[in-house]
Order: sequence, then C-alpha cells, then structure tokens
Amino acid sequence: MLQTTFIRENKEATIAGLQKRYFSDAEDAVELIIKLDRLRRETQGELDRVLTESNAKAKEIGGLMKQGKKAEAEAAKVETATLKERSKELDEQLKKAEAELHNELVKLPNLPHESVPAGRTADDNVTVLEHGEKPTLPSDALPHWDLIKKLDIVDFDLGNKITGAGFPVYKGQGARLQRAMISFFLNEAAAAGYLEIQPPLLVNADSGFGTGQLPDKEGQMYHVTNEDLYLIPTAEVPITNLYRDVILQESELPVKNVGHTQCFRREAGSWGAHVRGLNRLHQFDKVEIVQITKPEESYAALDEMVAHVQMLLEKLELPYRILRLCGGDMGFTSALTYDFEVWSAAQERWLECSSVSNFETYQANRLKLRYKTEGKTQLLHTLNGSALALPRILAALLENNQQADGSIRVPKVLTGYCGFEVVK
RNA sequence: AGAGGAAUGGCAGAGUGGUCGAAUGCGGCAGUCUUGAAAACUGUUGUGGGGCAACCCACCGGGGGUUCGAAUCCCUCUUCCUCUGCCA
Repeated sequence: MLQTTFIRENKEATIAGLQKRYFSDAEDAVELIIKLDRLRRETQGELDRVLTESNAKAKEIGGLMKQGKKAEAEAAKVETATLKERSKELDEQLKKAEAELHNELVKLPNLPHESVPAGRTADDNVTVLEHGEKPTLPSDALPHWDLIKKLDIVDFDLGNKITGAGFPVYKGQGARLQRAMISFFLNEAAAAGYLEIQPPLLVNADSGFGTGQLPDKEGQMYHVTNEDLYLIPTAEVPITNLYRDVILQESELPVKNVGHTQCFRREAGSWGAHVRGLNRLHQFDKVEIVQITKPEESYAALDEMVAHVQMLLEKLELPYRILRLCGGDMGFTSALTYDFEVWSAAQERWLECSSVSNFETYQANRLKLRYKTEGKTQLLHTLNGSALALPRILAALLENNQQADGSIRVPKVLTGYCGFEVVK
C-alpha cells in the first residue's frame, strides 16, 4: 500500500508510476485519494477540537462534584449533551472517510522502480542474462509428461482420483528426487545465512492482506470457509507476516528467512498445452527466501538474492535466463521483479521457475513493519524470491538429462541427497 | 469440547469510576564518577493521527455499550493458563 503523505507530496511521480504499469485512470484515482485524505484530516481536526472541549467539561464537572457543588455540576452536564452528539456525528464521518480512503488506497499497485522497462506484456520483458548451453537430446526424446509416466515417478491419474486435476502424486524416485531438491535448496539457503522457518500452511485474512493477496487476489487462493482461513499460495505469506506489527532493532537487520512449503493456487481460467504435466499445478512445493532490509540496502539485497538463485541453477546444471519484468507485466505489489526461466529441452520452452522481487515499503506499510533509526520509526523494505519452485525444475531436469537408453541422469549436486545417480 | 481464572508499556507488575498515557522494578539510551569496565548516582525511554508551532486527540487483547467522565462497570469475540474429557 502506498503512503498517503507520499502521494500527496509526489502527485505527478505517483501518476507517472501508475501509468507505467498501464493502471487505468491513474490521474482520477490519485486525485480522489488526495481529496479523501484532505477530508479525513479536516474531519479529524474538527473531532479533536470537540473532544478537547468535552474533556475539559468532564474535568470541570469532576471538580464541582468534589467540592459538593451539585447544582452547578448538573447544569454543566446539560451542556455536554450537544458536544456528545456532535462528537458522535464527527466520529462516524471520520470512520467513513477513513474507510473510503483505505478502499481507494488498496486499489493502487506499487510504483515501479526507475529501472523497470517500459512495456505492456510479457513480450516487453528484458532478458538481462542467458546462461548455460541448451542440450541436444536423443532423437526419441520425450516431454516430461511422457517420461514421468514411463518411469512411473509422478502419477496424475492417482491424483485425479483422490483429489482432482493439478494434484499429482509423486512416487518412488520421483518423491525422493523432490525431497532431495528440498534439502539441497534449504541447505544452500542456510549456508547463505537464511534462518529456516516451518510456517503454517493456512493463514488468516489479516496475513493475506499484509502481503497483498487480499483483497484483490482472493479468487486465486483456496479459502477454508468454515474457519475463514486461506491455504497459502507461497511461503512468502506466512513468513513475511511473521513480522507484521513489528518494530525491529537496527541490529536485527537484515532479516533473512527461508522456508519450504507446499503452495496452493486455484489458477482459475488456466488453459491449453502450456499447463500440461508439471507445468502448472494446484499444489506444488517451493523453497522461498525472504529478506527484510533497511531501505538503502534493499537493492543490494535483491542482487544478492538473484545471485543466490543463479548459483542454484548452475549447480543443477540447468540452462536459464533472467528477465527484468516490464511495467505492465509486474506483480501488483512489486517495485522491481526478476523472473528466472529454465530451459525445458523437449518442450523447447522457457519455464518460469523463480521470481525475485523487491516490494520496497509497499508490503511493510500494510504490515506496519518498521525499525528504529536515530530515534525515528521508519518503514522497512521487504523482498522475496523462489529458491526454487520444484515442479518446473523437475520437468526441465527430466527432459534435459534424458539419455539414449531412456534413463535420466541426476545432477551431481543431488545424488548425495537422493541416493541414486540415474532415474530408470 | 466442558468448568474456572487471566489479558496493562521491551519484559515483570501496580492500578476497580474523576488531572492515569498509566506507579514501581528490570532492561534500553545519554550523562556524572573511573586509567578502562563494573557498581552507584542523574536524566531519558510506547504507537498512531492532527497542527508551522505551542500543543491537541486516540490507544491499557479486538469490537460494542453504560456514564458528564472508563484501564477500572456491562455485553460480546479472540487468545492464554489451570482442571476434566478427547486425540496425532
């Protein structure tokens, strides 16, 4: 959530930032917020004046009662009635103004960082780096959805039976390979100084609001209605919300947390060949890294996180590229996002496997996540990134490493974790 | 799940209708003393909002109510503790 004082003092920059994102009616939205903010402040001021007066009256009555001047006290009581009525009225007005302002504020996405490229769609994203060689596959190479069936390591039919589409069952070497990757990712993060967290998979609405999933992305989360809880779409939600309503000491910064969780996404309206196999699922595993930093240090932290993800993909020996997302393609809450895509050799497609973002103060403002510096309390910056999301890594790994005999070579870095060198 | 008790500042813990934003202790910060440190002493130390400022307003788990006036009384929700039951 953007800060009203910022919008008030940087009106043109706010409008320009929103326009870079192709946010419709940016000018009207900003004008409305400035108007509602003014109304809110005026109402607050008036209410304060009435309350000052009625506080003074109450004290006066108290004094009179003590002195036993009953008649005078009774007379003063009568005067308070109109003040009371007026303050009630103003209080209602204030609450209404605050609610309206909040309502509008919540509709605004984050402002893009100056380095965010112009553009409206994914086609306008900028490739900042491409690494690794695309493998040459044997002539009878198969896409991963055929490989997993042949090797019997991921079973969609069983998932369909017990749950529904998009909930695969991992079996045998498939399950062990997943477990190996999770351990590998967590250990690498620990080595990089991240504290491991195992959070709940269900969160309340306040948490959904804190990281920006609510109110606008409600439909993308599974909602447990009899308890009013949401299945997390990413570990970002519970982990970042650990720090909701927190004022950190400067010495505690930067906060670096990592967590492995299952992630649940409804992905309403998904379609076609792009969602085949492991390409898009309703439930998947992901290891997520989260950082909380001082404002002046967040972009260095973003670079550090990008380098961490690069390191993981290089150790896995997978070709990848890094995209800087354009204004029109960036997530609602992000100021700058790098997407990582891994090369899936049999599909001959790039698959998104990580998204690393700096949210600057956007989430922190919703979370009331602050720190103290030189006596002042100030909003922090939050960042997160996948390191990594498993299914598409598994897909790329299976496709890229298939050998002439139909078996799959396991990258060296994982063999110690899973206990085998070949999937067959 | 049932019965009872509790929720106050970073922590501990007073406060049961009126100058209480809140005693006291610990912790934190600044200073005095000291070669340095400790101890001792002095001062300071919550969050948000309004105002150029002096200053004003709100907040004692959340919400609502009674009253001229609520941390204090009433209702409700949540959480925690103890006992009983159930359970991985």
